[in-house]
Amino acid sequence: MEVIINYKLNREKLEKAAYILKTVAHPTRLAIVDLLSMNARLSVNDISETLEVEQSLLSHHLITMKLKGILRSEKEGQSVYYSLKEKDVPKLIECIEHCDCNM
Amino acid sequence: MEVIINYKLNREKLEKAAYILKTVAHPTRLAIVDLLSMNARLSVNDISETLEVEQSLLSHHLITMKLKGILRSEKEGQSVYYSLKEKDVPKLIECIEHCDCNM
DNA sequence: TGTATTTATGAAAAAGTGTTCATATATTTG
DNA sequence: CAAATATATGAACACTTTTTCATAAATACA
Repeated sequence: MEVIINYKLNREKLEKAAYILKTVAHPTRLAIVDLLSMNARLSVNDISETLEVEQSLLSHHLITMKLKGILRSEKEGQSVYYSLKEKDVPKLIECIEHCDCNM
Repeated sequence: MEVIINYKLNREKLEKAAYILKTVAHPTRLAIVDLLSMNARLSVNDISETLEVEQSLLSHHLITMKLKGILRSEKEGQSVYYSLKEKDVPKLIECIEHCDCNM
């Protein structure tokens, strides 16, 4: 007996989605998204102090997120300001806040 | 000059969110969510054939997802049927489909 | 009972990620 | 120019995740 199975997403879309989700699926990186969803732009230093994350580590995270298209950055004097490029990303957090998974 | 910075999520919430996102942030696991969002329940074999994923690997994925509270399973005869436990999870895919990130 | 089918398990190998540290680069200021 | 400040970079390491493979366990069926 054969079962008819429905699905909507092709391999390519799934890979793109997983790629973006992976980029965000980390407490610090989620915190960055959260922070930037409420503050239009912040310097590396602002973020580092607020989240209490060491400068170099934070820089690595920010650059990864920029590379993957989630953030943008603009240099101004000594500082570099990061902001959310992808507005839909904070919605992920909202989606998940309702979930009731095992932890 | 001090900047006032707003944020909404505490460490605990961020960690929970990252945990759930990580569980889903994989092409095969996203495909499983997609599939089960359109088909109330499917056996391991159904999923394995549809996604063309080797049985043992799929089993590992399914068990992980169940363990983390995203799927449930029920045994019937030789088969084990999996279904979505966490209804909000497919929304993540939708959120992301609108994104225009770099790939 | 023996065989086929379906799913789970566990160990090992392979691949990927996160973190740290030392240092480089760029900019501002005295 | 020298010193201070802000950010980036790259290599090395530790750690986690993913995949593979061989095999076990449970059920169904001849």
